[in-house]
Amino acid sequence: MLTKGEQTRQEIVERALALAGEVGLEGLSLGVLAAGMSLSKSGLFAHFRSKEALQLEVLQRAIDHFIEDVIAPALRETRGAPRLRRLFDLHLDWIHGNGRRGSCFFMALTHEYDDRPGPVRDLLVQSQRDWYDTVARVVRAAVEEGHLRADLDTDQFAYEFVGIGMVFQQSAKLLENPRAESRARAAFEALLARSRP
Amino acid sequence: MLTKGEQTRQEIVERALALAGEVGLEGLSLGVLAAGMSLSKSGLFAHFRSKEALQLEVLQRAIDHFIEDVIAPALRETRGAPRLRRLFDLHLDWIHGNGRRGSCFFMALTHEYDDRPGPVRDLLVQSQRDWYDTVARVVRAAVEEGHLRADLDTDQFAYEFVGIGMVFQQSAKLLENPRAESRARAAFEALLARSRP
DNA sequence: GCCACAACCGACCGGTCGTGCTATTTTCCT
DNA sequence: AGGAAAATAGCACGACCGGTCGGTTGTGGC
Repeated sequence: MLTKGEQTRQEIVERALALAGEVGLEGLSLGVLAAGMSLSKSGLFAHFRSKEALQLEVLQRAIDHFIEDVIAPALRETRGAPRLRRLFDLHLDWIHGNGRRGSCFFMALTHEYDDRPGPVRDLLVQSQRDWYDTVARVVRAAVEEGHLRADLDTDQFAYEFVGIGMVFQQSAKLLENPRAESRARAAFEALLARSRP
Repeated sequence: MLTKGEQTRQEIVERALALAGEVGLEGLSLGVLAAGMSLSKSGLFAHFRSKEALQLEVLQRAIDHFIEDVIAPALRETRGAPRLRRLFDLHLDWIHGNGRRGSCFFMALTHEYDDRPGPVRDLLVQSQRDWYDTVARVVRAAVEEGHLRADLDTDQFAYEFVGIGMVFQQSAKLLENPRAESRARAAFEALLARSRP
């Protein structure tokens, strides 16, 4: 069974994840976090021996959510082009739908930690590399299924795939461009078109 | 002539711009900034009546630099495809070369302010829309010169152009991928190829 | 029912933050 | 040279930061 403390701990991480979506991982404040729940700052702090430990758990939680909401459902789709399409759709959903306010966690952290070394950055880097690799692997499967060109550079495909997601986010969230999504889909279709046999 | 105070003010903004590249506009600290120069915190503060005023000036300065380093030199290139290529090259230089540490200022701010309303965000949004428009305008000129398809969706081109820059940044700066630049160029060449008559 | 321990509280630490207020120095114009 | 104006320093403020510590409360196993 779930012990009381463990349950509280989970709630803290979940709440911290939501808060970090608005202020970043570095901007997380133990005091604000504790006040948001009904907890004293020290009571909350006791669950993690440092702020960094909390940050790491929050990031890991975000990774878990991403796998659960984006990667896992895509992998249940038919291997090949359909799975690749589904991965792109879920990717867009994640970016745009994720909590309404605050954007894709990982892109925000990219700029928060690209010049801030440490364990948090290390975990972030690993997770992003895994993401590029996952996309490339799905693309490779589509090649093997004959849906895409045999000589396709799958890493290049993944690179451009990720880029479309990024510009979609800025265009949709910051610039509030109503055509952001249709442009992202058009870009993806063009990428697919030139990758076909 | 430049009055003493005005000169100091300029130096403050310039130094603040460098600092903000590492910690963001919100993370700017007047104390740290004043200590970095030889100035008291209050002496520095007196130049701007609020932190937000300083942030706005810093952002405007970044915009000026971007225009000076990227847009203006590109506009001196031959109209059409050459100018477009030059704009892309300068864009990559800006992202990668900009001070080594800290990445493209505007992308970092995108995530810092996409859920933080206020004058700083407003200025940022306007500058980014101007950037998309500038790219689209250069593309349109290339169409008129006959270098690109007459029925090309120039805004779509600009959208994908910006996206390539974004993934280049993450790939190069955060993930330290040595192939980041060649992948960005390959993506741009593919975009050009499918836009030609 | 008792005890050990996990969970939590509240006060507090040294430090930094942005921002006022009042002197004092420096610069500039006549 | 002198006096007005601009520039800067000194200082204090209230708020908040991450983190510590000793003590209190609640829970689970026996």
